[in-house]
Amino acid sequence: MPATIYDVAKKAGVGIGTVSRAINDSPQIALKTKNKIMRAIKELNYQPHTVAQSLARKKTNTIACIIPFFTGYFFVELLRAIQRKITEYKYDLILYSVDIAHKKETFLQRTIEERRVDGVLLVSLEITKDYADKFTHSQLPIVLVDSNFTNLDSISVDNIEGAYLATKHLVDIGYKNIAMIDGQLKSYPAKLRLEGYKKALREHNIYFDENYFVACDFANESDGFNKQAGYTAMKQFLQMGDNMPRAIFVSSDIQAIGAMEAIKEVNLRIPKDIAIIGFDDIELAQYVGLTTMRQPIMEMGELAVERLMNKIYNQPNDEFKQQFHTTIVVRASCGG
Amino acid sequence: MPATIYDVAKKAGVGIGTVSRAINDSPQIALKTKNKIMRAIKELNYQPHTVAQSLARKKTNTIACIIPFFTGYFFVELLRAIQRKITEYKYDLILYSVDIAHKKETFLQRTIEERRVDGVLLVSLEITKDYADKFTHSQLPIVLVDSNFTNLDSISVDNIEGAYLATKHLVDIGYKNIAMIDGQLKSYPAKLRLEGYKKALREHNIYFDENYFVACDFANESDGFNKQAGYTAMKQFLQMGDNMPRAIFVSSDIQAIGAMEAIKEVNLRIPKDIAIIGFDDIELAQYVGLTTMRQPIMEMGELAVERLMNKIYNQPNDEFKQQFHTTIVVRASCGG
DNA sequence: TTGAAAGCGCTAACAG
DNA sequence: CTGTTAGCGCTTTCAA
Repeated sequence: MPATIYDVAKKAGVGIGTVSRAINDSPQIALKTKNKIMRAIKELNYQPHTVAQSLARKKTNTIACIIPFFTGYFFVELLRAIQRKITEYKYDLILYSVDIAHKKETFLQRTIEERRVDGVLLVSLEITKDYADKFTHSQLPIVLVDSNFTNLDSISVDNIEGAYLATKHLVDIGYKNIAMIDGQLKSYPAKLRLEGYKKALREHNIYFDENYFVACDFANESDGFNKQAGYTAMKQFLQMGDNMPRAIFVSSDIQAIGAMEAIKEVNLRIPKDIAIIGFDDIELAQYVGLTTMRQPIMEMGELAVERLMNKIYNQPNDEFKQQFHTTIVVRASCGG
Repeated sequence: MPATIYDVAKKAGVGIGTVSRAINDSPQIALKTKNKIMRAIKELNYQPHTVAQSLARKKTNTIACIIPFFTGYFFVELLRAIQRKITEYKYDLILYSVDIAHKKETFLQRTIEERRVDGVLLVSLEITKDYADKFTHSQLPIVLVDSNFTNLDSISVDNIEGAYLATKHLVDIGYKNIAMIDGQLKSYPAKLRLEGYKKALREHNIYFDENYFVACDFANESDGFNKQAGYTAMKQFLQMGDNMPRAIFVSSDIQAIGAMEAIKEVNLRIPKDIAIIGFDDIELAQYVGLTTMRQPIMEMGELAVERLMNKIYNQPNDEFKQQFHTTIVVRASCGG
């Protein structure tokens, strides 16, 4: 059995309260007694029991990260950034990975009920008003990453601007018939990217043609941001024959890759026959030569942790919304 | 303030012990009282406090997973499998991601000291004798995944066999001058793969030529299983001019991809000029047409969790070693 | 500065 | 079957 605070107290000939002060660097302790206690701790190889501390302090030094496992590289990179930053704060990370939609709710519910964590990071997942309220009610700090909701702190990328720039890039190269493949429109980023796309068209006096737009609403369970969805969407365009679009802004790289496969299947060439621009800059993008919009993933992850820690320690009551900018990464898929 | 067990007891007009029995599905309780209590719980929206439960039960329902973030797809896939399985057991997962070598030790130490977790999964990371002893001493269940150590449970892939088969594949196609690019030899899988490579050579009466072998020992900090290391290693071969090997077994896909880049830089063609076979079957492999050895990642992750749970609940004292087989995935990089 | 004692919220042994 | 009570191992008043 590992030593407890009582063992240390006895060995050092002091009360447990004093031992507690010693290990918590309380100023209310004489250096001499502290040293004596430290020696006893060494000898007994004592380590405070984290769970007991959590209970007494009402603080777990743990945060939860709820994150979908669809996203591949984006997710890995973000998690890495979060993990690194959190370690600096001496916090632990409980990972809840969502692969089925309803699990999200389960996990959200659990984080607020079980009081196992001091805060939560919700990544790339939409939150309902219901849960948003629950969080504000329960006082459990939460920050959304790559997502957004009224009154909740959020770190995201300027999706409108990103989509706008992507579309504009296609325009600048000389395309007129620019289509878009989007994620499911119930996804917030998907909505915003559509907006950016429309904005770019409008600005260049290009008529928004419904036939040139497909949201991957057929992808059940998921948010449509996956390869299969992109492939299927592209098939639709391909069936338009001569009227098929010659340039496409695809709302995520992984969809774009699916679309590219569909294009290759019918022996059309990229960018010669069809130009493609993606969004995310996942690792695969460089291997398939996909021009895309890069998100500053590291920065987003780190800022998210910093904000969450700030909320945990200082309970600020302002609202924190930060948008990062995307930058275009030009590769081969658009020619130009 | 959330309701406590006392609130429930008072409201239901019973003792807290009875409430505890009710929420823990004890058989020692009358259905009638249980119903009464359940009603009170509903009304008060009571949820047991996990941390308090952990302290009283001496059980946290949490495991730690210590895993390197180098590995890309392998890691994501494995984590996904682990996460899914663990949820079935109603356990939570604390993620410790190692990006700097010394962190591994820190995390290992913490898991045994802090008593925050009921068990640990150590993935793709070597453990020292020192720590192996600490674990057996502390009674904290641990299982190694994609790693191995005397007396510790482990789930891995048959690296020798995999490397053997990869090399043999090259032989079968008709190559004689087969080189190998390995990870750092201090890495256990790296050692085994070298062994498999040598075995295949021996069996086919091919002399092991030291000039045809490079372990990525120059990759400081990491284990050499990364793109840059593969690139650098390939450069060495390329400098051999006409004596350069025409077929290479690369110990990991990510290194193989680095090597392929080096090859393309000097305008040599794969597989025409140089054939490459990798190991892992990461997602990128299919995009670059890399022939490689696939590991059954899902199965490994699930089995690891099952074994760990078994250890937590039944403290078996047998030693568990399981090796999975690799299968070859033929793509374009070897011709043939 | 320090010790004693009262929690933190729950489980589990014990007595009835 | 159920209530009472003694922990689980620590933090934090409150006096001294």
